[in-house]
Amino acid sequence: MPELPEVETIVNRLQADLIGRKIESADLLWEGTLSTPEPAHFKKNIVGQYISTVKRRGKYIVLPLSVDTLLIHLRMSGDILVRGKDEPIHKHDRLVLYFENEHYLAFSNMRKFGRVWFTPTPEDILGKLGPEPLDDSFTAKMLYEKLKRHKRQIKPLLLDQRFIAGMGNIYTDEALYLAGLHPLAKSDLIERHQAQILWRSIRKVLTEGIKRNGTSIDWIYRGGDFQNYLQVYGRKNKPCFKCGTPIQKIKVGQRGTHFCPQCQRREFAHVET
DNA sequence: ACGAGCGCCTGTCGGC
DNA sequence: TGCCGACAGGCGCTCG
Repeated sequence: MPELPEVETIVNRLQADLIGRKIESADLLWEGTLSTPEPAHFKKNIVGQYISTVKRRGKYIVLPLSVDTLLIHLRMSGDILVRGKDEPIHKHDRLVLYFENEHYLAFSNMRKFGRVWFTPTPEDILGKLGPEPLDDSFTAKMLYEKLKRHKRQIKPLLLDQRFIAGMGNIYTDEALYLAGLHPLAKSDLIERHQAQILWRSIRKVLTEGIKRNGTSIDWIYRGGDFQNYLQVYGRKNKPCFKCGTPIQKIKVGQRGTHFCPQCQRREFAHVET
């Protein structure tokens, strides 16, 4: 479930609790959690390492340890909690790291989609990701040129982590609405000025999302309130804030997709009907 | 290269 | 009330 702003919020919140912590032991409660290495190797080698920093790359939480690096991807239903050792393990906890102090880290993951990598070479995984959309190095010109290199529907392209890192279903719908682009618009037909507006829209929704500490919907609440500022996501049949036309919900690339049929016109987007 | 379909999981919600 | 399908902030795979 979490996208870039939610992961950023989690990472910022975790820093105070995790930086400098030494791992005393690890409990793998569901083996499928670990992408690599084998559980025995993991448990043996992570003990004694300490957490040097807490970072984010795309939707990955990056924990560089004294020797190796721990990568955590929350996928749809993951969360990271730090609790006191007197607090019980929860039902959906899949991996637990006990620290030298009175706390432990729990990787909660109800749907078991989330994954953890313990590796000396995190770049093997992170290196496949596209640019960070909020970095200064990510420019409107770069976006335009990248769009030209593909002939793909714009929404699935923005969701492709090799194209840009961090966009998910909510913020993509919101960015396309802000940009006035139909989710099925073909990427190579998007003009320079439209790409410029899309670039600005992507940065705007992500920045606002971070400012609001992310979006809190469904059963997981992390204190974010960007759900109160959503323009299209979750607003099926409700009036568009700009023109009053009912927001439509369709499937694009297997994902629920919300847009305003008036403000995000197919004909402007070169979409065949 | 692209897009559709499906699998992976657990839980909730709406309709009948 | 109970059942059953649809759906959920993600991503990897196969197939045509």
